[in-house]
Amino acid sequence: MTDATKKGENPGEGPVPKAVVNRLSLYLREIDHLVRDGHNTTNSNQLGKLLGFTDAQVRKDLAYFGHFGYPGVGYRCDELGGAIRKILGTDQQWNVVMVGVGNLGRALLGYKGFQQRGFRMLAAFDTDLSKTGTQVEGVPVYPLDNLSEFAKGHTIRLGMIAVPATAAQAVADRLVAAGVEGILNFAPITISLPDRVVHTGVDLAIELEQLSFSVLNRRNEDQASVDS
Amino acid sequence: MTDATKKGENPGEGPVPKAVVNRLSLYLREIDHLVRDGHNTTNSNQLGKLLGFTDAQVRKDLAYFGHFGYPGVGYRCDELGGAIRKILGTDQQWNVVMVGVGNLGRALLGYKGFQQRGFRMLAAFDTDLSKTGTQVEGVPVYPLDNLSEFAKGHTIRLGMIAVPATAAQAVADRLVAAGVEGILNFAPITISLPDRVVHTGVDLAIELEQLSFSVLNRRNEDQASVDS
DNA sequence: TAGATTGTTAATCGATTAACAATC
DNA sequence: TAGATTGTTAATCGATTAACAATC
Repeated sequence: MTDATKKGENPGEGPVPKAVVNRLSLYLREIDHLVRDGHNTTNSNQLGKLLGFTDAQVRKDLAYFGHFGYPGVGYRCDELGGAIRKILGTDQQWNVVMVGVGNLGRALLGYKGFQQRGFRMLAAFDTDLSKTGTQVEGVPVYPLDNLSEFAKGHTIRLGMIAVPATAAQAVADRLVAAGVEGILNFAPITISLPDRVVHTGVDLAIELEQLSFSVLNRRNEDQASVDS
Repeated sequence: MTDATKKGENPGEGPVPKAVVNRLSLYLREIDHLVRDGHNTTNSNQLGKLLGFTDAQVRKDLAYFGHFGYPGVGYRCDELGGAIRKILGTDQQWNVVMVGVGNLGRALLGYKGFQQRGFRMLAAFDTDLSKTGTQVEGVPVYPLDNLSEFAKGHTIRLGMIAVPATAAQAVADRLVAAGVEGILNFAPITISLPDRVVHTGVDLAIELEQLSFSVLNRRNEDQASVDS
């Protein structure tokens, strides 16, 4: 670890824009690919090209968090990758619980990408008692009523919701009561939570909807494609 | 249909910002809930409150597409809902094909939300021939090599990718060759495609990663939560 | 009519890009 | 050293908000 990583936390003063943090994840993803392809260094121009951003934007984004590069050289992949992981918090393991073991819940429990990025699916919960007591993809499924008790015995900071829209708000409330600090909600409904708990909604149908709009209006908007 | 719906298409001249279109989907989702709860009308203040936006933003967003409201009254839910559906293109049915019938692919094939919003999962494709010839969630699974031929006999404008990252680019190329116009990519990799084809990436691990950052930096950023 | 809420303009705020001195 | 690329400043661009006349 060079002294680059210990320098300024957020030179730009105020809060970091959400869009910047999102791009950080994309940079990390590309860096991991570059490392796998045997690259030792990269630079703002290369990263930008890979993702469709300007080189200036890449440098500006990174500058929010410190000085990671070497003028005349670029960035060392392992170093920058490590720094970004630290910023995002994925240098540590996060325990995650899932509520809802239907179609989507099952799939998410088995999704390998979570483990690889530092997330550990610790347990799943469901109200359907025919599903509880079993394991799904190696993850134990418990009755939803056991959530609070389970939370006492484990450090679970993140939760995912994959229940029908009608049940989502109640489930969210229970997760909060259990001490979860962040929620990823796959139910197609806006949930409201205390300010101290962060949450993001992923509505798969909306993703398709946005795509259908883009297809219909493609000739107009030069830049219709965006990766998340 | 009143004359509101036939008025100006995009008074704001240039292309509609992506963020606006995304919020349009959220407005529609809330309107559908309001309708289900028996509301006949709504207004920019109510919609804004439900989603955490200002009333001005709601009106501005809608004004990109026409005059849908009634001064002193607000918006009629059925009318505005219909108008948004028309704008997004979900007043028509879209056929969708899925490539990849692993964990995630299976779950997406069974996801009820797609049907409800006007998307029809027509067929799935996989290279694993032990999976082909069967049906998953009522959707037939064919060998990937049959994709082009299948496309000739059907109108498929949208495709979803749920294969490992290493296979995603090749699959995307095949979808394009088959005439697909929009792609929703769940593989954690940036795919590159001709400009005429629109695509969006959904990286589930990145969603969690963003959440972990927000949890760690919660005290700073007042508004960490965003729904999509 | 009085009250409410729109659509729209102008003002503000924030994010992206271009340019370049500093640095390796 | 000469060449390359950073970090950062200033300029540009775009998006959000506030305010209000127009309208039902």
